[in-house]
Amino acid sequence: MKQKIEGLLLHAFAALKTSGVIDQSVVPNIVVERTRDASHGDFSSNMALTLAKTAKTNPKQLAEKIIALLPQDKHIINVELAGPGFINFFVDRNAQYDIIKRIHNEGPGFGLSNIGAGKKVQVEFVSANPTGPLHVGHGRGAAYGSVVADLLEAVGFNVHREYYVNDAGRQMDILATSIWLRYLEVCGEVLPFPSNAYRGDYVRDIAWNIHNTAGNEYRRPAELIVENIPLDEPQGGDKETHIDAMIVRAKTLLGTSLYRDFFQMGLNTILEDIKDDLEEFGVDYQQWFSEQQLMEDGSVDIAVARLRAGGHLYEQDGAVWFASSKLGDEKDRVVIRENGQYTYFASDIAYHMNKLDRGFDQIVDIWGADHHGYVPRIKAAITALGTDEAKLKVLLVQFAILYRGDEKVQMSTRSGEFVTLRQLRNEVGKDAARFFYVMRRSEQHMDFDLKLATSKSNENPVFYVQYAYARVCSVLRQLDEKGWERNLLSGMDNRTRLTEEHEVNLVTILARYPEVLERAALQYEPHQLVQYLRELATAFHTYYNAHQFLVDDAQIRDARLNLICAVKQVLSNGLGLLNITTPESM
RNA sequence: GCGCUUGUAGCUCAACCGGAUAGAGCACCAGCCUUCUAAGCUGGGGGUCGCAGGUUCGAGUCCUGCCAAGCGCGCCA
Repeated sequence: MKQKIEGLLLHAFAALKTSGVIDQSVVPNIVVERTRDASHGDFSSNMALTLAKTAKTNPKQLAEKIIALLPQDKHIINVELAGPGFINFFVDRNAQYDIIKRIHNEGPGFGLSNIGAGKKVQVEFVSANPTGPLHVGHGRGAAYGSVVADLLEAVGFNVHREYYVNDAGRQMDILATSIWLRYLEVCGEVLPFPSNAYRGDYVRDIAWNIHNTAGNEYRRPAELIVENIPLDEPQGGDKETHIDAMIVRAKTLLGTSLYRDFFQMGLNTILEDIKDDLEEFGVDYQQWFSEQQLMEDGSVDIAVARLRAGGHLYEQDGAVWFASSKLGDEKDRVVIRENGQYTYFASDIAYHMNKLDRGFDQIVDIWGADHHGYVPRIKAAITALGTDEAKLKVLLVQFAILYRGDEKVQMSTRSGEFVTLRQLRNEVGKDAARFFYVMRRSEQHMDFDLKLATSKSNENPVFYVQYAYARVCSVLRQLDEKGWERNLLSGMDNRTRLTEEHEVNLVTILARYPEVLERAALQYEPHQLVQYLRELATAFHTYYNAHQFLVDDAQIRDARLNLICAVKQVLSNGLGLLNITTPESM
């Protein structure tokens, strides 16, 4: 309907041009919106207001001319000029009821579209370091990313979901060393645990497992380990140099091969845990991309060589710098350190080069908001690699600030004091967790009150939407119990008898669903879908309380059943996209 | 100090490329269960859209300045 009206306006616009009211060079900018107020009709356009200036007339006069030039359409029963120059369209109510039929025919496919035209989009999200279990901060990125991906797929994009595994680098060495030190404690060695090491219980668990299978094979005496190691911070030293020395000590005492065992055990155990966790959270990936792989197959070398060939690199103070400040970054960045090692940034350039080489039409990176300062340098790298940086869209997700009632929950991966995503899921369930996470705009700081989310009360909005679905199911069960049959065809034939205000309202809300999906997807805003589902549920609950569905008049009854089944279908489609269950009874 | 993000009802948040009277939920007050599940519904109070300018037919939305909060500003990842 919206497109139809846009077409009519476009027609009028062309006529305005030929009659000379508007200059030939003016580009049409036709905007048709659904009205907020029913007295403004069903659709509205501000075309006359926006064009008044270029047409050098006042908006009202222009609007009159446009209305006069509009072609007839059997579904448009009235066109009005209103306010400062709005053109309001009133649509034939009977035509609107067709949506009920359409929803029934299209079923789970209702709302899907092909705006994406099969374009390849890569969505990378979560990508947390495999140095510990996912915490509730990662949960928001996981929920948000997976829904963004699903929405894009729903509107016709070819979506590739990916997790970048940072399985190389210093953090992993700290993990491996942490595990080894815990293992030595299990063996009975007495030695201090570095303040900068990973302290979580999961580190101990991995150490225990290694000891169970390998016994004392990796045991080394404590004296050798602490010998000549620079002091840790609590003893007045520097925690970074201390932990780095411990890593080197672990490597020398164990040798490359045995050290590797700890590294791999840590990585494998934690990565498996993350994979299980995400799967149980309803988050799927097409690919887990390894940073190590990138280092080993020479991709980083190639990426750096390409930057060098493009004249984007220079040497200074013994390091190799990328001149990113010429491409919008605030300063230049090191890609190869003085010690000859690549920086994390270098492998990230290689990773993005790899993404570009795989031929995606659009790349979407979803990061925690604390990484926002990283955006300009990655964009600069993409430009330097010869690609339009608009190909990369970086979406930032603000951290959820955790509360228990009024008390703020402090979190730190290193100290091991954090609430894991798994704990959250166990406490509130997958559905509530997902719903909460995507309920807000992603850039919005979010307060996540564990007390509130864990209380299974009606304050939890997910129940409200699910309950609407369950109620429809309940009505259908009642229908059976009364021994009545639902006559689908009769219901369709009588759909125009749904003249109650609540019914008309519900029909227009249902008709909006495809538009909501499209906008939510193209703007990467899942919360729009959530808002919509809440609105639909409200309209349904209101209707439910105002009118009886299972009435004696079979024609009305069937028409109403068809309407609420359409509601059920749209709730199912929408909740399905959010990967939230639709219980038939609650 | 510089940069990014945010600032809307007591609290948590919406508001479609700038559109018509800024909307929900929670909390609060008053009502609705012999009728399809009361995890529901109806009504009510509650707002200088952080502050001050500007742009225009029109600004919560765009621009400038200021205030406040969060984050970032490594040869860490």
